[in-house]
Amino acid sequence: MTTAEASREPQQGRSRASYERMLTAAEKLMVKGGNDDFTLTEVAKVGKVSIGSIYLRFDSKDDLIRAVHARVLARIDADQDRMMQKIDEQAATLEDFARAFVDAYAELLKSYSPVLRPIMFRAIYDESISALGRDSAEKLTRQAETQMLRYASEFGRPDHARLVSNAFRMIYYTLARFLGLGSSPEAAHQGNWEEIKEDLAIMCAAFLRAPGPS
Amino acid sequence: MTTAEASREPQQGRSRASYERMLTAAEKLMVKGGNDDFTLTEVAKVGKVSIGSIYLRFDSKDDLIRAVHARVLARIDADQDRMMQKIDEQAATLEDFARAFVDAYAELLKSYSPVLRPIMFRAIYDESISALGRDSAEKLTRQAETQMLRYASEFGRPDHARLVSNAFRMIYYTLARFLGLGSSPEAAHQGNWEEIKEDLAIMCAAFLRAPGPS
Amino acid sequence: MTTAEASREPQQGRSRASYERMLTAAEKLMVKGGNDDFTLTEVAKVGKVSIGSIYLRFDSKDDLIRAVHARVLARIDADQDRMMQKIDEQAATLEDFARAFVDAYAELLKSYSPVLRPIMFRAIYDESISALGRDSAEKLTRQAETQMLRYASEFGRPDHARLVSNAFRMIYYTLARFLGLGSSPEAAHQGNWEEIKEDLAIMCAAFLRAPGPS
Amino acid sequence: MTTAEASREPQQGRSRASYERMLTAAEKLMVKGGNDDFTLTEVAKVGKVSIGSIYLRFDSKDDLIRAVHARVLARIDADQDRMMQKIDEQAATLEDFARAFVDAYAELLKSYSPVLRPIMFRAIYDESISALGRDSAEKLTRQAETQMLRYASEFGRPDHARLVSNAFRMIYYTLARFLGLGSSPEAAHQGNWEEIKEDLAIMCAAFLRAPGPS
DNA sequence: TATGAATGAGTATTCATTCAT
DNA sequence: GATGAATGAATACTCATTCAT
Repeated sequence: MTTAEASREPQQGRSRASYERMLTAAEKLMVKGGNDDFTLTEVAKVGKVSIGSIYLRFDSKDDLIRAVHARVLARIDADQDRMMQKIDEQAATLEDFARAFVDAYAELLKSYSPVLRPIMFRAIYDESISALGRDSAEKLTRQAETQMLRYASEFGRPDHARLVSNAFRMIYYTLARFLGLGSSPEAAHQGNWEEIKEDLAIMCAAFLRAPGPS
Repeated sequence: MTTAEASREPQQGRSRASYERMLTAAEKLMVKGGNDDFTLTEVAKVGKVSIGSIYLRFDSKDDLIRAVHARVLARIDADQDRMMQKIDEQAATLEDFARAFVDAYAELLKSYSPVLRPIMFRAIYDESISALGRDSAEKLTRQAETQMLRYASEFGRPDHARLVSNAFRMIYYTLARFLGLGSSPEAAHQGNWEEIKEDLAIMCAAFLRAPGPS
Repeated sequence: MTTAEASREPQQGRSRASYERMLTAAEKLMVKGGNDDFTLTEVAKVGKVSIGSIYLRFDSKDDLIRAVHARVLARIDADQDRMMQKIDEQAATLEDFARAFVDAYAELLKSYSPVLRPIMFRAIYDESISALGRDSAEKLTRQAETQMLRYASEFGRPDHARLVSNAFRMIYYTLARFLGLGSSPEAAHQGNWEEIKEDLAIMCAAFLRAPGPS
Repeated sequence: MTTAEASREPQQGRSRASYERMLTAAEKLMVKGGNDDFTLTEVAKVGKVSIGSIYLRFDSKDDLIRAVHARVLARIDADQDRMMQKIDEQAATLEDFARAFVDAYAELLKSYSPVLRPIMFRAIYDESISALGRDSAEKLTRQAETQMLRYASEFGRPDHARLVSNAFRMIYYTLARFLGLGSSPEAAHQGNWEEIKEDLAIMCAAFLRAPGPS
């Protein structure tokens, strides 16, 4: 649905199939190169589509890119929902929740990091993309908030919305940055990955529990 | 010194002056455009240097960009040193230190954010740049570590190096991300800036104090 | 009939109607843009016809354009007939006739100038179009000749056909050019329009009366 | 000088030479095709210049075209001056002058018609071109006026400026149109060329002499 | 007949890099 | 050393035409 905003998305049949091939080809090329610097000729070749067909669905290369982004973010969104549901059933204490949440979210981000990198790359200067990312993050913040509030009595400070929002931000930014730096994040950072996750969980609980500056 | 790695840096006289003008012009254009999309023709014009001269010093446009990055990071490095020295003299408690450190570092990053954005932008896919950034961060981590270790007795867990390193990482990544998102971060995020800084300080102290998972 | 030359013109029913819509849509677009730079996709949309249908009737875009031209010229032709008939009833002297003819023809051309401009535009390099235009002009010449010959006794030189033909040419070319130059001829030349008409009438009579070079 | 308006015209040496080759190549291609539909790749090949070089001198293909136009019109202008001077020395009577002027101007236009056709083609919708053409015509009108005024005592009507201006217009438009119609004007109209010139001269004198409508 | 999705050749423009002076 | 004119490969986008349904 969000995908449709920037494109003329055919609903069925052959058209639909070639439309999918375009998006998939573009996504593949984005992952491969780590950025948006693919050419439409490449998309045409990889997706077995003609250049004209691409322009039949998208007004510009930028539109195509945005559609890929939207599709990926929709996928992530769905995964986030599933993730939160699963955590909901498990967590017992604030510490448990923090650990479960950080771990699940970290792995989710990691699994998406190859696609996410070129997206975040562009988000830096394309407001419409960063807005999408923000929406996604905000939704997750609200979901996390709902669950964290079950432990609200243990929070050290009054403004719960702010606490949850900033806790989430620190987790998200740290993980994103960790995964996003360098071109082969796995190789470079693998060693500390488990430690970072553990420490983020500890940080999260400790931060929420921390009393304000006296 | 790091600058010299990717260039033939003249040590004195007229050559030196035009070399400086190249770097300054390129930096100015990077800040202006928020990315690397300037042309060498522009650099030549702004820096009052011939294109040929640029290629006399640098093997490619990429080399020039890397040199600019290195020069900026060197400047930040020096500022970081000054910053750490000043904090050293003030801080009394762990909480004091955390607050002072986060605030000073946040403002330092913010003041450099216009130059830092295009650098971080490129660091996403240019390993040699992200390595430079890592060096700078690691040095700061060591400096912070030295100082934080004065409060080591209050730490909640044994592996102090890891604690300090990850605390710093969370602070740096969160701030960097906060400043880097969108094209006019000030306008977009100004509202939460003071809150973020405060919460990062609280988080930092709480994290260092937090006992490990029992 | 001339229209049929370049097309497969259906004679009746639904086909006929969509055929008309094509021509009308194309003409509308030609007038709107002042040239032939419309796309067949636009014609299809405006005329509520499929692109395939267009190619069912015309071999190429050029054929469609030529058919539009022919249809317009046919319309002009009919108007010319009506015009000449009306003049026939009024004119008393050669001067009267010249004035009446120039004025009527000038206004006729002016009223058609929006459609005529793109046609003349193309006639410059498309021989088949300029031929059509010539046919139309020649027919009018013959009509004018028939009427002018009533004043033949007042002509200054013997070759009446040549006289009439060239008088008409000067009138037609001057008016056409006057209307065709610039993109908003009305605005640009309005001021002299009445003067030009008056002078053309004077010129016409004077030219026909003029004795040959002695 | 007018050429320089739309271009960066080098003043000497090799640059100047390749600049000339660009203009000459473009002009050649314009004459060949009868319009502006040449490609820059063709210009590069014919003019033995790189595409980049073209963009070093001109901001766009349109600028190149305008420069060609300006150069041609400058050439015509010079020829017009020479032509008027020659006529000045010869003409004795109004009829003599008219004949001499029409003949000389007709031949001048005819000799330039291959280049003029694509220029007039574009003048239809490019105001900046039609303005150039108007300037050229107006200058000629003034020159003709100066000379015709020697016969002013023979004019049939008072507003001499208008008389001369409209006489010139009729001559110019008729000749231009005569030469401009069709793609091979020589072949098509050769037969009537001498007659048209003769009749235009007769028309001119007769028109200037004609008394106003009584 | 009628449709309109698919095709892909064709073109203006940019810009890092080279090299003759 | 220094210059900056010249190069040309590379790329987004258009649109007449085709053809499977």
